[in-house]
Amino acid sequence: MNYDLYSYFYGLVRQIPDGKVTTYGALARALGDIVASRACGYMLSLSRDNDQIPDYRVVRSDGSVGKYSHEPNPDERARKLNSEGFSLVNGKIQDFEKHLFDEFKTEYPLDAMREEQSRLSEKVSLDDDFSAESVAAIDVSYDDRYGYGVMAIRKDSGYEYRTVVQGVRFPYIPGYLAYREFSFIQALASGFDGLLLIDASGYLHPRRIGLASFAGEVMDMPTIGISKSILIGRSEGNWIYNNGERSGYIVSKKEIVSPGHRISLDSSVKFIKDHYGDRYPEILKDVHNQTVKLRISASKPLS
DNA sequence: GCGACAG
DNA sequence: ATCTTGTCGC
Repeated sequence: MNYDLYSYFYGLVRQIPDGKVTTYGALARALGDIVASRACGYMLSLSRDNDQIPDYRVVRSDGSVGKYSHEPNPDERARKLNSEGFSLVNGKIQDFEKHLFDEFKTEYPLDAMREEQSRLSEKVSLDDDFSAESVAAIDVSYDDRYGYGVMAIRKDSGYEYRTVVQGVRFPYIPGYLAYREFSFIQALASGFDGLLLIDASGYLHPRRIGLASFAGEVMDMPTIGISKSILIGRSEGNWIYNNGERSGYIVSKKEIVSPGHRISLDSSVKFIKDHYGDRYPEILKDVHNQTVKLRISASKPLS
């Protein structure tokens, strides 16, 4: 549940032999899902100063070298590729398919995570089993290395806060947010007795187990997912359908509701509308502001 | 060529 | 999420 995908990914990059190149997409497939290609670019951008990792041997699927905003010498990768025998024309490697390495030794870790999601999704319940007496919300903000999580618990006068700071070893990958963020939710909300609002999808997910449902199921806690955009599905009016199933509701352009666990879609929408109308829930806005404050005040040095 | 793509 | 990483499909 705290899988170090960064280390696994750098291990894959180290497998690329001298004189070969690979693509972000090939690395993503070796992790188990092409959807991770952009996360591969992100993880590689964080490893620029590590001589053990031949980052220059990774190029885009069209042969272009790509760019990293924090790269000290933008042409360094092209130079290293030239010295390993590749020629570049207009910033693209020529005939790189002939020297493409994609035979990674890998256990496809994302495959196992999808399997776990599918297994857990069977146990997610959309039957109402919640009380709205106590309500809390959680959000996490990030820098490159750490996540800063805050839980706001609604009290008679304002909010009570809990905070946690953790190192992050799993990037954002669409469909796999739970593997990045659940440990924060668990650290903050374990033992909480009430309804938890989470800034993410719930049932509205490729495997019907977005972070809100994942967390609710694992902690046996009623949850609602509230996201700012639609991960999957198509809208018909305010409803969102996924796999022919009504799975989410559009409160506004930047507020999408889907049930997490121990609550139905209709009850999720009713709870949100009864308590917050069509405005983005104040408690989520507040907890988000708190995570930004925490990050700026507690921001850890890179060491 | 341009938009998708939870955070 | 932050200010930045790629691929696929229309």
